[in-house]
Amino acid sequence: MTRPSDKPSPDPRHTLTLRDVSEASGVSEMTVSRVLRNRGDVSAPTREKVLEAARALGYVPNKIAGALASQRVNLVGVVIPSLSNMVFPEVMTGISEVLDGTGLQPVVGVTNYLPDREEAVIYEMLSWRPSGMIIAGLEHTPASRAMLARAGIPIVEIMDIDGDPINHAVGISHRRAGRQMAEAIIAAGYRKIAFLGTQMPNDFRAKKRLEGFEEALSKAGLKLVDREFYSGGSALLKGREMTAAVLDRTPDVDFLYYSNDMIGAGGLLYCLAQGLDVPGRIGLAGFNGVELLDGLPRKLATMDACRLEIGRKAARLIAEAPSEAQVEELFPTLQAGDTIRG
Amino acid sequence: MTRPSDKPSPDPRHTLTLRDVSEASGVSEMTVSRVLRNRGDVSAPTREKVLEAARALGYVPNKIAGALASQRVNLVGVVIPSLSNMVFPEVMTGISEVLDGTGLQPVVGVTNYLPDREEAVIYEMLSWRPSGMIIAGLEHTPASRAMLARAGIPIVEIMDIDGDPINHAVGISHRRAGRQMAEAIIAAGYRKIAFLGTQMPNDFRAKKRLEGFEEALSKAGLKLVDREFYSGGSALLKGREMTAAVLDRTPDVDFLYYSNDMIGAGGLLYCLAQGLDVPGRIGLAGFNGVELLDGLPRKLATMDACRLEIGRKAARLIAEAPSEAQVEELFPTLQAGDTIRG
DNA sequence: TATGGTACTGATAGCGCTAACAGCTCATGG
DNA sequence: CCATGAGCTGTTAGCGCTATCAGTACCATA
Repeated sequence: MTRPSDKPSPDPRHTLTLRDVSEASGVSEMTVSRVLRNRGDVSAPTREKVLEAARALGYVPNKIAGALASQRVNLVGVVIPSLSNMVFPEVMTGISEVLDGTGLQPVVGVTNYLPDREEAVIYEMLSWRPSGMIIAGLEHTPASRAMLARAGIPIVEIMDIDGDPINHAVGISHRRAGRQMAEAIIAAGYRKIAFLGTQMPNDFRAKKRLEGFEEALSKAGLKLVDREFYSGGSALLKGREMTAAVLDRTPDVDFLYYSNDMIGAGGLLYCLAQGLDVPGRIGLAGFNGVELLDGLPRKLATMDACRLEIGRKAARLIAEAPSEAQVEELFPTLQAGDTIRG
Repeated sequence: MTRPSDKPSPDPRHTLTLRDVSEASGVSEMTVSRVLRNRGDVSAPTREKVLEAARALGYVPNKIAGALASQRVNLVGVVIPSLSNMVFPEVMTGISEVLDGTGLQPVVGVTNYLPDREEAVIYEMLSWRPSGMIIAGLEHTPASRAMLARAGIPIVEIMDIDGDPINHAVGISHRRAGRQMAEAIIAAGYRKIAFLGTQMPNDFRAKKRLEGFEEALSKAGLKLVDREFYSGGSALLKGREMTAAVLDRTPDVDFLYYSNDMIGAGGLLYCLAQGLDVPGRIGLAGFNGVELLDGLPRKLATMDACRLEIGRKAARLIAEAPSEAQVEELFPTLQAGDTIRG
């Protein structure tokens, strides 16, 4: 499947440099540099000449050289565990939204919830000397923490505030979120409560939600009547399967708390298909407040994680670089939907 | 919400350079450089000394300087329209999978389906002199094409092959995919067929699918009995709404072809909730083969877009940089699911 | 012993750009 | 008439690293 083929570039010789533009337009490299960056005064005719020459040649500046010379890099590293669960893309949206107005540019790195991978990603990113770093979570390897702490740039840890930030932090308390959901469930009169979640030792936020959840249960003299974990595969499908398993194993269960909305949605579809009375016979709740839920036949109870706002605030911290370390706590709201009675 | 605050770094003075490591370990900068890059011969004791000094100091190399000096950058630009529709994250997975073994690193840029934005992203990326570029689609502004063509690096346009690639291309024929789906639908005996899709003038691939689809219809003497477009919002919800609208407006419609699985899933849920006989009274089909569908009560007919494989092949082209321009066509398989009768 | 190689280390010269400063020209005002 | 400064342009000196070449020491071979 090969085409006759022209090489990628009809390059006369080397790749273009400032010198080429400077020669083509008859001014010094410095003047070209000034024009191309809109910095300092350049007369209108000169500016025109330069711009035209640059355009004609198809010159693209070399930021590597520029960054080295100016000691300035307009990049912001963003380190997240995954792109495929709908929550981080929304955080990215918030970040881009704010950064767009500042000349800064996000660069994403994905860790797949692996601490060593995270360390490698952080190292790699720092080696490009970014203007700031945004990182999901508060749990990192000691080496990661050390690198970040001494990078001399603003660091924002996002999503979570239950812990000890390196520098800035923006997020919600997942422990509190879990507790709050448990309280709402108990208040609605449910007593036989099960938890269904991901089998991910490094999803600290899900873990904290569960901790908070159990804490509130035990304060009410209750404990989980069942729990079920999964890993990999289609979350929606897993939600169905896990729900089936729990209902089978613990037939008198009356509430299912899911660690995320996707498996919750699967569970909801399953319960409805089984003809179970939701929320009368059994209640359901998820976490995240993903948009997807709007399209379901019944609205799953959930808590939004303030993702957009977290992204925005984190980006703002990078852009403004306050000298004082800030911790911004956001407060998710419980959306009862149609799957908690009352 | 301000903490007592330590500044981000307890920096003694400047940020570390090779010179610091070289002084701390008593060898030349060059030797340190060799150790840190595993290049050339360095005696074991020297290597140890250097590594220890680097670790103790917390040295992180400056890739900017390194890249400038060596004229080599281990970055691959990846330009995609969106992160939020599940298809590109999977392409990214394929890319990372292959790149991981090569020392190359993907850098993602998002265009939101805006050609001007794409041009800006490409310019920005090229200014970092990456080792290659992977770009979704074959439609770009003339300036974009020109920049890419003369960048002198491997360029891979992905997803689509119905057009004229700049250099390499890996993808499927969306026109053919649309045609194929139409043929299957007609063969199953459906005759009153409607299309439901996104209102996005720059989603050329969806447009090509529709073109192929209509082409096959008209070859069978048919034409669409209705069409409905949406933009923004929860795709699942929009799917429900659009489906309701079409069923309302064109009650005798017997097939709904959706431009993506997400709205298709919404439509399916709606039809089931209405108690419609699927696929007897009405058939449905989407496009993409997203994992999500596995969790639905009934399996939506779809065609997978070979996303993982596209990512892999694109990355391989970048890594191997064949001098001949390659066009690799992949062939999606039709998954009839439970929503086309027959 | 001369010769050549191998293993290792260092000195030098940039990579392509920008910060900082040094000019030059011309208008203004004392 | 010169002093002053604004407006514009050029010169110089790196930014922190790596390619390249030039050693030095030591061993093996002829």
